[in-house]
Amino acid sequence: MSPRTKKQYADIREEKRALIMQSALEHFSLNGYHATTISHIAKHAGISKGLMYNYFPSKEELLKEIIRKSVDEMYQYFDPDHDGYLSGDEFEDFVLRIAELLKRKKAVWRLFFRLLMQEDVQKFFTENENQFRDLPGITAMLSEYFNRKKEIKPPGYDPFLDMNMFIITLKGFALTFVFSDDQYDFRFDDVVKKIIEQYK
Amino acid sequence: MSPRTKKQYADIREEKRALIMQSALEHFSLNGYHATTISHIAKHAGISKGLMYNYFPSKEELLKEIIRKSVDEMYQYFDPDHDGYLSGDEFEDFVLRIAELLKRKKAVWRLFFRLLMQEDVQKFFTENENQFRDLPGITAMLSEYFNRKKEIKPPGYDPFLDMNMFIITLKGFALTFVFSDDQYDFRFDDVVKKIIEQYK
Amino acid sequence: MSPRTKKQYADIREEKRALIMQSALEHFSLNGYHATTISHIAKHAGISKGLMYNYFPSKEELLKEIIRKSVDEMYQYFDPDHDGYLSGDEFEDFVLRIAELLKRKKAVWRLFFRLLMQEDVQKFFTENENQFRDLPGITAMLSEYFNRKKEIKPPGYDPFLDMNMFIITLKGFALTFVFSDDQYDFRFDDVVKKIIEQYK
Amino acid sequence: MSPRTKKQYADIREEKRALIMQSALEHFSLNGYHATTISHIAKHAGISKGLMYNYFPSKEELLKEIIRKSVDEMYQYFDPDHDGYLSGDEFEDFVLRIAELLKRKKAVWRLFFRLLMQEDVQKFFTENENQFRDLPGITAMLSEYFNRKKEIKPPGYDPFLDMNMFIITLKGFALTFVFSDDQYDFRFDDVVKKIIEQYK
DNA sequence: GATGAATGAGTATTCATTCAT
DNA sequence: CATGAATGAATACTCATTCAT
Repeated sequence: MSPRTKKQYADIREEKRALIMQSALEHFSLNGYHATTISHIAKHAGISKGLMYNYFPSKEELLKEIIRKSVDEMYQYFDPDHDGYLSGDEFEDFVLRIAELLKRKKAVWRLFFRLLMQEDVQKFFTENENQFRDLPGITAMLSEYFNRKKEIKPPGYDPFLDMNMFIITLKGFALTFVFSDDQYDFRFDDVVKKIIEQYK
Repeated sequence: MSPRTKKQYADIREEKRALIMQSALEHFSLNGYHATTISHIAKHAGISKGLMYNYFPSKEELLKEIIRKSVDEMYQYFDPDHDGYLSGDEFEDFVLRIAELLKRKKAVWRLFFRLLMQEDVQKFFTENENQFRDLPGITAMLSEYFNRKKEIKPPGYDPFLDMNMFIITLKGFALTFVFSDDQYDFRFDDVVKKIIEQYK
Repeated sequence: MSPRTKKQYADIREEKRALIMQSALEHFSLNGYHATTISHIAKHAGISKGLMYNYFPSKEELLKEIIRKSVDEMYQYFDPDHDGYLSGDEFEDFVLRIAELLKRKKAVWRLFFRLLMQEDVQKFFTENENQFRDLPGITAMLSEYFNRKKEIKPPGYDPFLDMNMFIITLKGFALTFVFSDDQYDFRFDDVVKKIIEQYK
Repeated sequence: MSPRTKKQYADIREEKRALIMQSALEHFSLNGYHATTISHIAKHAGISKGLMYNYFPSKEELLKEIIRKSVDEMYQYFDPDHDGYLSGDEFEDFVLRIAELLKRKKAVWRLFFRLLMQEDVQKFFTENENQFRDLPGITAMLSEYFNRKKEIKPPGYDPFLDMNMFIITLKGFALTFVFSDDQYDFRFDDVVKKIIEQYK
């Protein structure tokens, strides 16, 4: 009965924000951004439409928030110790971690692929580069890793080409898995093992 | 004074149909199905909204027609002699042909990638599986090719896994190239050569 | 091969006019004025939309023409010898003729009832009284008939009231029959006999 | 400051629903279902088009609701004590009640006649026969009444025919009165007396 | 903070009518 | 005379957003 403290209010707000974003993410992922209505999100989150606008200024901003948060989360996986260095064992771990992530957040990644492919979103990314931490760090890390392999590979080994092949394969793997039917036997783990074996 | 002949009318219809479909393809691919309005398509095609409906009964049917046509066109490239058989040399040719196609029609493929990733389009595909010829012919052809390789590979060779890896790599290659910046040096030909070398 | 004479052209025109009106009447009666499209009428009449407008300046005018023609035809039945006089035997004939007409042109009458009830149409009739010959002649004829009956009826007979009852009954009969289901056994002839018996 | 209570919201909804239905009834009846636009209804009701759809899912469903409500209301008058039985005195009362109703709500009945004659509405009735309680209760009541008269009538009396004549006459009476000019001396009460006298 | 009624700009679709051929 | 492609105004319906309470 006593009035809530500032902190309690802030916690409640944060909780509700997360609830709305969770609800929205599910709808966006399942039915797409356009086909999802604010009404659906609100009803699913158990709040009124009006309240939604108390937390997010617009549907578009809600989407951006979700992207921001998801991107941030993903970054945790790519280079968890933030030292920008990939040892041989860490490489295997790197691939396994991505595979794990794909599996656990398939719907989110699917949404991501879709969003990232839309021209508007691509423009948005180039225009707001600073808003979303980007991947040059990752590229540098990989580049360095493949260059180091030169020492243990036969002459004529082309590190840049090998890295490109690796990235291409990883992308193709992600794309294929993320849009694959759940029924279809993808032999996920075998493919992952093969990729590691090929590019370690 | 006299009315147009049947052929003249047919020609007009065919031409305009193609015009509308081209305009629609670009918009759908760029902005997605939902975000594209009939008005935009019509204006871009230089016709009235009403006329659109003289040629296509609905926005949805227009989309289906585009998919049908595009899928048909692609089929021409995958197995041009329609014998469903891929010899060793033909495999190399198969990859080269796809690479060549990607290069020559980069913009179209980019559009098509975008289109195929749209949730609405994917729903169409799952819901109307039978309406659009699926790719089993291609899959069967590749499957047979990789199975044949078993004879010349060491024991333990896994044809199905190898085929999956090939398809994944090809998809990743296409995706990466199609959305790559034109300035960026992709070393296209080296990658193609590498893929052939790896899966021949 | 010789050029058609003026008369031949006129005949062709007249024939085509009738064909269009027939086609339109069927559609209007079956599906209503609004739900009927010019395209349907034209296709059903085996001509092009454009040609329709060569014969009738608008859809509305086409409707009016149909009404005009139908009204004219009906008048032929009400007072065929145009002498404005109704003898006792002629009264029976009058009712029978109307009954016959209802039966033969049920759909047309139904259309009529519908049209006549719409406020716009009612306005149209009041505004264009002169365009459509109206019914005062009929009313006068009936009025005179019922007045004559006074001589053979007991004192206290109210000719005006009797006429009103007759008209009311006839209207109710027409209304009921015209909107009756074809399956429903209406005992049409018995009712007609009863009406004649009651008001002769 | 605080949001409206559930009851307040419910009251608003009920009131506005009634307002929209009233507005729609007038327009549908006057101009027909097709010719009436949602815009007209909304403007006449003093609300926005969008709000209409907050209360009724479609134009068609709005029409159905109106029919349902109107039919229900009429039922109150036909057999107010709901015992389904019509004694001789009650028959007179039955006719008088209908006459009274016609007089008091002439405009509403006119609207309703127009509405019921619309093809679309009739289609609804045939297609949704079960959705709208039909009048069998009334018909059965009358049927029973006229059958009972057989005992006090001369041999050869045809109760079914007599009932038909009664219904026809009543319909014709209602139709004529409802669309009659207010200036015209209809001798309403004399006609009612005559009908009672004739079918009692 | 919370509600949901209310708005209005937008969207697919229809169809009478025009017009070049 | 005849055709049907083309137009554009109208119409039902949707939905993000606002706002009184």
